Amino acid sequence: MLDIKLIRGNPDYIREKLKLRGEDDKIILRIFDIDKRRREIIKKDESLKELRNKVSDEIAVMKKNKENADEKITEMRKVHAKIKELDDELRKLDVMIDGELKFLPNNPKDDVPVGKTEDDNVEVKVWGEKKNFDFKVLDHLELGKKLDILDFDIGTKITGSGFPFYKGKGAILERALLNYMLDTHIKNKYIEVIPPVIVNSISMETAEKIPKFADDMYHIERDDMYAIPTAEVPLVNIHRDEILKPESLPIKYCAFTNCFRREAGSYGKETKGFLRVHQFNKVELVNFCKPENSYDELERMLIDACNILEKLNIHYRIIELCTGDLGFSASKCYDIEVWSYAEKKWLEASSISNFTDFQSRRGKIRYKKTLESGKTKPEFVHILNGSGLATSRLIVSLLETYQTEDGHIVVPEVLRDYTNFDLI
RNA sequence: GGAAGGGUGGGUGAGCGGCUGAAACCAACGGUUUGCUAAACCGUCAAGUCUUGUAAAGAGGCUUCGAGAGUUCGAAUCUCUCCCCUUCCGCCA
Repeated sequence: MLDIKLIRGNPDYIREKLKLRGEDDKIILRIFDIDKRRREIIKKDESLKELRNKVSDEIAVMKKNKENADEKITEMRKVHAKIKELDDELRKLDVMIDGELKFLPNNPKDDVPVGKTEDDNVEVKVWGEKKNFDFKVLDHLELGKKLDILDFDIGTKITGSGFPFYKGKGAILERALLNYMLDTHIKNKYIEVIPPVIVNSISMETAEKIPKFADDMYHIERDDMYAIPTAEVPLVNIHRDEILKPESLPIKYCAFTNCFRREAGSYGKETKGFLRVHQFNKVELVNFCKPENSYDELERMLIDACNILEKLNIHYRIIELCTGDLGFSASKCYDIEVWSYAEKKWLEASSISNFTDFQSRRGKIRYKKTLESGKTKPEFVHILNGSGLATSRLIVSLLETYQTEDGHIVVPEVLRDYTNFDLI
């Protein structure tokens, strides 16, 4: 969530940022209005409470002296009623303003390229080159079926469409990939964790996934819990309601989890095989850091993720998302896309974002900052997250990239210690 | 799932209607002492929010003792509901 004080003090600035995202800026006017009413009520309410506290103390003294305080007590009954009235009104306004804030996105950083759609995203870097195959390339479904390593029909039978099923060397390759990624991140000082994949609604709210994206989540109604769409959710919540020590920052976590997404409304769009699934595997990176370092940390995380692909020798590119394509919570975001030879297009395999203090404000995740005066004051940390990486799209690119003319897959060098075979 | 006990500041933990935003201890930070370290001693040490306001600052009010509702002039303290934790029993990987 954004800081209400920022909106109060710079409404036009926020409106500009909203327009850059292509969003309606009327929400700011509404928030501004509610906030104004809210503060008027607070003023009245608090001055009455001050009176109540004062007179209550007086009554205490009078009672101690065995004096009669009936008159004051009668008077305070009226004050009590009025306070209750104002409290109720205030609560309504609080709910209203929070309801608006929950749908207000983070501000794009000033240097984020301005644009409307993904067509306006900026290609930052292309790594490697496209291979020249002198035979007809097979897509990942054909390869998976031929080699009996992927079977979407079984997944459909067990659960439904979009639930992949890995088999034999396919399962081993997947496991190798995940282990290889985790081991690499650990070397880069990420702390590995295995978090719950079902979380409560507070965790979802802190991660700013609900209410905005509630429709895309698997929800267990009976317990009001959610299957995570990304490990970012549990990881971000590790330090909820904490004030961290400044010397502990940055704190970096990595985790492998299954991820679950309903992908509501996207049927018919890239539904083939692994291109869009309801359950997939991902190694996620989350970084808690001081605000002044967050954009440097973003670049580091980008490198950490890219390194994985380079060691795997996968042709990839980095794009920077434009203001119109930027995610709800992000102030700046890079996507890493891998090349699919069968689809003849780039596939998103990772998204690395600086969410600044957007989640930390909602989850009260702070650190003790030392001011110039030497005093300390809690300040919201910046939180970054990135996939490092999701295997679903990566496996598409990997299988296609490493296929041989006779329909086999050469295991990439760095994975062979994990797979114990070099050909599928 | 059944039974009992409990949720207080960074931690341990007292308080059980007004003198408690909260004792005491520990940790942390600053200082004195010291050749250095340690020890000892002194001091500081919750967050949020509103108003006012400064070059930085500051001043004042309000709120917060798991969450919510209630009783009361006044609630950490009494009542109700919910959530969570611990222990024991049952079931089970």
